[in-house]
Amino acid sequence: MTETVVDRRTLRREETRAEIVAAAWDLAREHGLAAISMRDLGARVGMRAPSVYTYFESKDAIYDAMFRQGYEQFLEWMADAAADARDADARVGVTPALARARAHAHRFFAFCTADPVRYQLLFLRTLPGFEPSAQSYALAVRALEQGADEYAAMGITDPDALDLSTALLTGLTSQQIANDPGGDRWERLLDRAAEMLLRELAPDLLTDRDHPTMRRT
Amino acid sequence: MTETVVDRRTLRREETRAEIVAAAWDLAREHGLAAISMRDLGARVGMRAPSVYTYFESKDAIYDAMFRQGYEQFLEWMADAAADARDADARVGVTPALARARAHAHRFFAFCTADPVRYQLLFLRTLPGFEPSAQSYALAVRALEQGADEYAAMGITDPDALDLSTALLTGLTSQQIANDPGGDRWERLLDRAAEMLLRELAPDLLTDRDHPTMRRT
DNA sequence: GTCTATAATCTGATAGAC
DNA sequence: GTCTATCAGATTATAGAC
Repeated sequence: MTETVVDRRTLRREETRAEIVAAAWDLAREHGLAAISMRDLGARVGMRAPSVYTYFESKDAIYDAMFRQGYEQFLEWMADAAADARDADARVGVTPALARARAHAHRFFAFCTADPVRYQLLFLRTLPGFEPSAQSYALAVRALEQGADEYAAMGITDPDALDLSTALLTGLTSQQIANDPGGDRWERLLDRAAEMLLRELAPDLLTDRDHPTMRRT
Repeated sequence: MTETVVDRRTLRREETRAEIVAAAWDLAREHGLAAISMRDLGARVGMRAPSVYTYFESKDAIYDAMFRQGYEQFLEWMADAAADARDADARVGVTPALARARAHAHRFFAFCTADPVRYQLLFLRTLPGFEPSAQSYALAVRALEQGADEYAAMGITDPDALDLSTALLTGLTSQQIANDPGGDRWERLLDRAAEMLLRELAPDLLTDRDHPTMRRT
């Protein structure tokens, strides 16, 4: 009986923690990532500032929870990219590898532009003084590994493939967010960028229609 | 006689303004762009906070002066890229266009990684609430036009050339600054990236050694 | 669990003496 | 031209009542 009570308490606590993190995202989107205050944050969830400290030991712990949640969302979101590629695969004149590369590019771009503040926290790392905990940072490493696996499954062995494509994709995203928010000036270039990348990394995947790039499905 | 006195005063004033802006850069590099305070800034130049307001009407005016100075430095720095290309041109197996594209990439990369805080202010625009004045923003526009002229001089007419290359170059730079500061993990990829870009935008410039790409020199 | 009260400190900006 | 003094807040975080 005592165990059940403890579990219910823990559950309730986790719910409130999640509520606080959600409110922190809202505030960050409204006023900027660095402009979150414990007062405002508390007010958003119907508390005063000191009560927030019952759930997070410091402001940095809240940023860390945001960082962690952001990468969890990223991992989940990118895992679905293969499905996109399957859908796009039916198009004429496009190899399975190109369809997959394009789908990947659009997936990544959509995730980033959907929430520029999240993009800033996860990929730009311009929040002064903040360093993610080892536990949260491990998620960022796993995201990178997931990208490497994706390339391996496509048959791309070039060791620079991941670094070159993250650079190009984050670059397109950054430019879109900073210089044409809400527009499509750089989004338009995604298909072309994906093709350029594939031509550089594995040109045979651009012509050979029977290459086993969908091994994972 | 009166005129001379006025000129000396104006000159002295401009010197102090420059001193304050230099101190602001120092503070930004040490504690982050958003963490500049008027008190600290004054202390750096041997003043109290209120005296700084004699030279700049607000904190935003100081950010604007930094933004402006950063783009002035950028314009000057990139104008010298043609000289780099001339030096690199002697290399075997490289067309003048490729030498030029590579030199441009390295120039841009060096400018950005030399001062990540400046890069953040000029290209990332993540300083919450800050908008450059029309006068300062005009410099940013001119920088972009200078890039467009560079491509035109190389004979590249593709209208997406500039957007695609700024995306790739800022991407490589961002990744280097955020994920491997002081290292060369993305710097190593610059030559390859420049070649990939040129192959996409004007493949003939990669093979035709007699193309008039050095028209400007 | 949440509160009030408060410590201790920081912030941008202004008034007015010298 | 620079200062002191100060306004009118803001900030993170803690102590202790309820």
